[in-house]
Amino acid sequence: MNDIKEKLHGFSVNEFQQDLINWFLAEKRDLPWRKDQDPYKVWVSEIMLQQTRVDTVIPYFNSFITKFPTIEALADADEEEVLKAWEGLGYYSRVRNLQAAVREVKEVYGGVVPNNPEELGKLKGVGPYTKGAILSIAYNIPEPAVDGNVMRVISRILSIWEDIAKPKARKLFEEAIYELIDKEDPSSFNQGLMELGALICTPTSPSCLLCPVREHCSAFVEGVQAELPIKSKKKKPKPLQMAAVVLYDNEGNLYIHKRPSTGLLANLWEHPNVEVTQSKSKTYREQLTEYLESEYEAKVNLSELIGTVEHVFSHLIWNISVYSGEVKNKPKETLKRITKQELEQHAFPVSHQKITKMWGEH
DNA sequence: AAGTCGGGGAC
DNA sequence: GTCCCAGACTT
Repeated sequence: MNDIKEKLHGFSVNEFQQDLINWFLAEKRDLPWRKDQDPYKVWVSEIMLQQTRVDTVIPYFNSFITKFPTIEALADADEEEVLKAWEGLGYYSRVRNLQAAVREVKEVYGGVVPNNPEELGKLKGVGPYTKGAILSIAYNIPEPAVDGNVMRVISRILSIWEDIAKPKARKLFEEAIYELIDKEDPSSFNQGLMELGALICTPTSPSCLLCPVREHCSAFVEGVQAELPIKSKKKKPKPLQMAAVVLYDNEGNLYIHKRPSTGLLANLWEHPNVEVTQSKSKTYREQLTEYLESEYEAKVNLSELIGTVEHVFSHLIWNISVYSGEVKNKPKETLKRITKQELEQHAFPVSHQKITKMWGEH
């Protein structure tokens, strides 16, 4: 039985708001995106924080804002430079969508981030959570910002046993937040819920004895805080066998490839590589040689195996056999010739940074 | 509703 | 090894 208003009978909304907000104002972490309420900086931080921990984001946020301090600066930047600033953060479509949205704000909204749900929610990469976060934190508008923290905290506070992994669960929690949110300080309320989830109401072994709202917490009263939230497991990533080569010529140049503009690691650079299959008559090394010839018209003598790289994604695992090789001719233009120094101007996925490092050390 | 899309830290 | 993180988009 998950009728929110039913659960709120006897629940002191005002006291809950004050206990949460007072705790947040006293204990909140000093984070770089909390220095002001600039909607652009709030926006950038919220995109970076999607599925990414605070400690990981901090250095990226600081350097990103230094490089692109304003909407104008980000709108006018080259995508290559923007991707480089995101290198290693993952989910790279986040920053490509962010730049597209920032360009729209510059052109359509005169450089002012919209302060209403309708226009804000239409921007690329701004979903239900980010929309609510920007409205509440930058503009102090009482809209829910339901992320993983909020679903965990509220599931315990109100004893909600819905599976939070299901898409429809978020709407239930938004409904709850509309009832609970402080209209005077929605910014501190929303951030307080997330801060509580990050510092106190953690996934495993929550620190209930330190919790500022434990007397409002249904799960604590019932002693089931460790059972909540309910979250179904996702399936395991699928392994994929790859072969890659660090390709060079006799003048010290390297040859790299730009990935397609859609899909996995879109628009990032990589060492030439191909998926290979086992138990055929051909070795990985032979399959890679034939691929380089057919795809890039590159005549290459590959080295023996330098080593292997394993890289785990959310939904797949790359097992990469790494080779090096000297090109004997001029390959197709789809391979870009660069010097070793120019490597650092290109954004590579971490898996291919591992390959570069392995080659440098072998 | 389920799959795609990164990477790293905590346990 | 496992889980999960200040989620959004596509199909």
